[in-house]
Amino acid sequence: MQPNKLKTAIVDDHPIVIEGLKNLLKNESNIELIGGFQDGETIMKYLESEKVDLILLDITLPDVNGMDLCLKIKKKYRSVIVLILSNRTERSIVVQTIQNGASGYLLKNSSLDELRLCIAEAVKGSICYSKEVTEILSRPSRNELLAAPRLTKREKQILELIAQGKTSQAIGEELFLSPLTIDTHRKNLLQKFQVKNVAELIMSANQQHLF
Amino acid sequence: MQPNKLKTAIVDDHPIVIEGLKNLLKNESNIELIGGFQDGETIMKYLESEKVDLILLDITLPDVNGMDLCLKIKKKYRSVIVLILSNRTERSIVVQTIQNGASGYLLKNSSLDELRLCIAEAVKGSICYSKEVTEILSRPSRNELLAAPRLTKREKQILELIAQGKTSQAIGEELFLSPLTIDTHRKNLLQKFQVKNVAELIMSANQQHLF
DNA sequence: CGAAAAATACCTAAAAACCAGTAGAAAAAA
DNA sequence: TTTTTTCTACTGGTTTTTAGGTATTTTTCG
Repeated sequence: MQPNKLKTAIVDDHPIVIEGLKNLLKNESNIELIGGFQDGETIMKYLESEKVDLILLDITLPDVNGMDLCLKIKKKYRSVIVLILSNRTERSIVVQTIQNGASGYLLKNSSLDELRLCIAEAVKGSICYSKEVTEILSRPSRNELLAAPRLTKREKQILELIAQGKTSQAIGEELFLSPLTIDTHRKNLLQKFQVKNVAELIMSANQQHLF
Repeated sequence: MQPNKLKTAIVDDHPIVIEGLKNLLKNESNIELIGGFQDGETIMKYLESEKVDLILLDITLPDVNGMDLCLKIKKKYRSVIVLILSNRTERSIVVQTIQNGASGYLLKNSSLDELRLCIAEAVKGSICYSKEVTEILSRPSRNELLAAPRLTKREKQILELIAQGKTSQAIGEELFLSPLTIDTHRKNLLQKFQVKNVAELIMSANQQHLF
């Protein structure tokens, strides 16, 4: 149906997975495999010069996290279709990647049929999940009921330092800011996460995979 | 060299990985692939009736954990060689699997050469790690430098409640204890984890997989 | 049983975090 | 270029945690 085959890239840090996927997809009539990439940097570099239609993207990568990479790709190359192929089953991760522009989310244990279907759906512009992912989405776990709050750059930075056990005083010195400012950010973080203190904050951030 | 090829089974919950491995190994002269298994139960069942020489085993499986499965296999079928092929990089996991009788540990991102080498070593009876695993074993990462402190029952309980954002006051009421007692436990927890405050405490506990 | 470990509870005092606001400047988005 | 968001900083007061102890009572285990 398509005039050209889908130029497809696989981004996964495991050569074995790349091998397996290549093998599974090599007989697909509408797919042209253009290569496997083991980290975020190499695929970004490749995208600068070459056209890609479809990216099968893992979440766990050595350099960047797949969620962020997805956003970065979609921001720069709007038309590229990104399908997440990961074994992370956390609801927050699924939701986040879709918000970041992914066209679907499959677990690595999904069948070739599911993969085929999702690619077809993605090309048509809709979003597609593998069966298990649909389940994950439908029954949110207690901890993840609250959507991950979107943090500003500063907030992320300060959250990180708080997690390192630093006091507002110390953070202020490190960032050349008043400790009072840090306190404000602290307050805002607590509010955004809807928690009462750092203990809960760090727990929540961990459950939301922010570290 | 061998009169017979090594009857090799792959145990991994990801069909894609199984595919990839099959592909990578199908041209090996000394290996006869007898199949892929997606969980612990199916391989155990298979072992009851069929002879297997080598098992490539993942740690993360749907039904049992690969470390335990390894022990179970080695207990029942002494002669089977088990090679772990996983992407879990925690030192404790590597050590545990070896103690459970595995003949080696490779990360999924290791090369075919490494895999080949490890299989050869394992057949000879020695234990073999992929390069990265050797590194993990030799210089334990920051998080794991401190052995997970062994906590008492009370401490675990209180840690849990602290993680829920409860104050010493609240915890005291909940457990019918003086808040001062909770403070003491708090202090002891900080000391055991060698941290300065709850933020670090919760981070550390998370990294040590205590939640 | 006796010793060690765990759990309990207290004191004092300082440090840090938390609460409830306000508000101007800078940066980003509409 | 407005408008909105983010970042900055403050006031003033309260609560909680942390740091340095000590000390008695239970449990647990050799």
